[in-house]
Amino acid sequence: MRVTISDVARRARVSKTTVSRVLNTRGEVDPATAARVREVIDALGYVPSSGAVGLARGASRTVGVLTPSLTWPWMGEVLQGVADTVEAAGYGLLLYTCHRGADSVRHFTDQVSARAFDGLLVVEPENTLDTLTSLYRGGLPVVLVDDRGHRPAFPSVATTNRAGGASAAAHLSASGRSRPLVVTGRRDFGCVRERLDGFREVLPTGLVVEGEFTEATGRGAVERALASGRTFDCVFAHNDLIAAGALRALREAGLRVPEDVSVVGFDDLPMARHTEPPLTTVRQPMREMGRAAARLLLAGLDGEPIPDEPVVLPTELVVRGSAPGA
Amino acid sequence: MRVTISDVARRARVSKTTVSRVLNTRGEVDPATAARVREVIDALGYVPSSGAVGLARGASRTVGVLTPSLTWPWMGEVLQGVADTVEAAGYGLLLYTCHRGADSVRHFTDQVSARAFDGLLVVEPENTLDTLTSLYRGGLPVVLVDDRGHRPAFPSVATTNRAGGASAAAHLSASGRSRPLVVTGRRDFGCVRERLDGFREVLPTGLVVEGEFTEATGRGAVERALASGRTFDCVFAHNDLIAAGALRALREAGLRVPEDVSVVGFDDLPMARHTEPPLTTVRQPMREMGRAAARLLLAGLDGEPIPDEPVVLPTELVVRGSAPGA
DNA sequence: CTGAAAGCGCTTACAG
DNA sequence: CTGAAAGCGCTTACAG
Repeated sequence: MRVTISDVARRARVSKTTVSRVLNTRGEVDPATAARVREVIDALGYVPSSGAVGLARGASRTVGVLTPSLTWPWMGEVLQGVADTVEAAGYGLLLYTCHRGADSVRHFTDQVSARAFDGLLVVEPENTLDTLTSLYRGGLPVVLVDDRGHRPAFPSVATTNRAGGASAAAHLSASGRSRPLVVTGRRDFGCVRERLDGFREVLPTGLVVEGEFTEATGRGAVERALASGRTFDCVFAHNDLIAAGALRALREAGLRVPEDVSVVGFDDLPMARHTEPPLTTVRQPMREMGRAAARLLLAGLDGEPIPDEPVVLPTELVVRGSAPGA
Repeated sequence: MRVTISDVARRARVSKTTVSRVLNTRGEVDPATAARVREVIDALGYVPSSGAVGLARGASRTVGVLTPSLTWPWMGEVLQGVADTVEAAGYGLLLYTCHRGADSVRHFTDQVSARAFDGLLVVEPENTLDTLTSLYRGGLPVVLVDDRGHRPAFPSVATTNRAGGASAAAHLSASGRSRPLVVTGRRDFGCVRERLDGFREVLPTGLVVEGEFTEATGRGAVERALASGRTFDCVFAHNDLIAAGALRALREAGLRVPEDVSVVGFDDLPMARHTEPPLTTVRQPMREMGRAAARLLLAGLDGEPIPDEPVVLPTELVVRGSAPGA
């Protein structure tokens, strides 16, 4: 049925050892023999069983990816960056979700114990940071894609939240705005504090409202600010969903964007192009972060040391209609 | 280092065979022995090596998922449905992308030959349908999540495109619209023909423009229709991106939605809630399609026969501001 | 009910 | 440069 190394060995009239050697391109094989073996391999369409190789070598050439959810707006970007890098290196990619709660987590940790993968990439796993830390301490290579400012006790890839906040403020300031309404996500996220600090460094005045990373937060914050008579000439939303809610509330209040109030978001989700007007926003390089994390992990699996400080990638201000340039 | 079945056997003072038996809950073990073995397993935190089990059993309890891209707007929904189902069944999920072209495809087919997974789930793989068909004929269980109306020569999960088109027409008609502008994707997609047929069954008149599934197509189609003086009182866009483009072009032309022209899309992407006004659209149950496909495949791996005709899931009209009810 | 042995398909010292 | 043999960690007839 299945073509095995024995079939190849028999047909090429060499030992399995020799076949294995040409497979793994160890030098010590006679060129003629090697050529003959390679011919047989092609003729038979032989591909080594990944399971058997893994068992014999004690490594599966597979990377695990753990995420809380696959439906978050930017998750596809991260995963694509990871997948491109991992595949190009010839590794497999095992995907795990914490989506079904405790049951998912058990399934995942069992797979860790089962040695299903050699290293782990984690994207924002919420409440599992402790578990992950102990897995890392136990010897499992782990890298976190960290858009929340968790700063874990193991290698991670982050972005310049502080500079991103500052760039939003600088842009608004340059276009003559000076009374911002800042709508943040939860303050216990490191990224929220960083974005806020960066923003205030440039534009220290204005109103700050804390909420969730949701459209409802953006809408509610703007409605309440307007109702209470607070005046503001721009909104800095800590993500694009908040910004979308703000846009809607402004429109419903009869205010024009950007003439009366300009709006800047954070993330640059695909939907940022489709709001009315299109959203000026601080882009997080999610795909690049996925790529960088994968490269870090693969390097670690190759024996290179993984840096302990986070690898930090730059944000970029994307200017669209909701807050045009000066 | 690693706890193996031998460690458990030794400590429980039984043979590996017996340990294996309690692991796989074959009945023929003395209850007392079984209990003792289970205690040792817990005490040692033993989990069987998935690689070794796979090699011995000739099956990896892993499912492959092949997709062209992870960044398509509805891909996360499909994958989440797949992941939930696959994980709950205790299977692993290996993810492959055709994203890097021929190189990706080679990586993928090698993994097939390497027996890295027991069955394959495919999401819209564009040009690989022939390859997949021959893999299926060669004995690999394959199920396709088919939102494009490919109708492959192997099991698949589809949606009611025709009924979806009809429901859009019925909704528009009931709210008094009778002169539609229909903007479709490429006619060589089965889903496009089906959606169009369903729509015209109810609303046979109007203008039909073919294009791509992009915002630019929607925008251009509306601009051109307006420029040429064609009159229409509603737009049926074959997906939500086209609809978003149509909304923008209508707004820029000074037309009000839905007062002057109402708009219906297809898909119900997350962005459909964020357009201005929010988009009435025909929802495709992508997560349910992912779940159904996974269930089908897992049943097949369990030895149950997989039905050859596509499993068809219903669409649902989601009414929002761009085309309110009558 | 239980165990010794062979086998799954590879890799890797070891010896020549 | 090459091969016989042991081993990776399991499962599964087979025998008792």
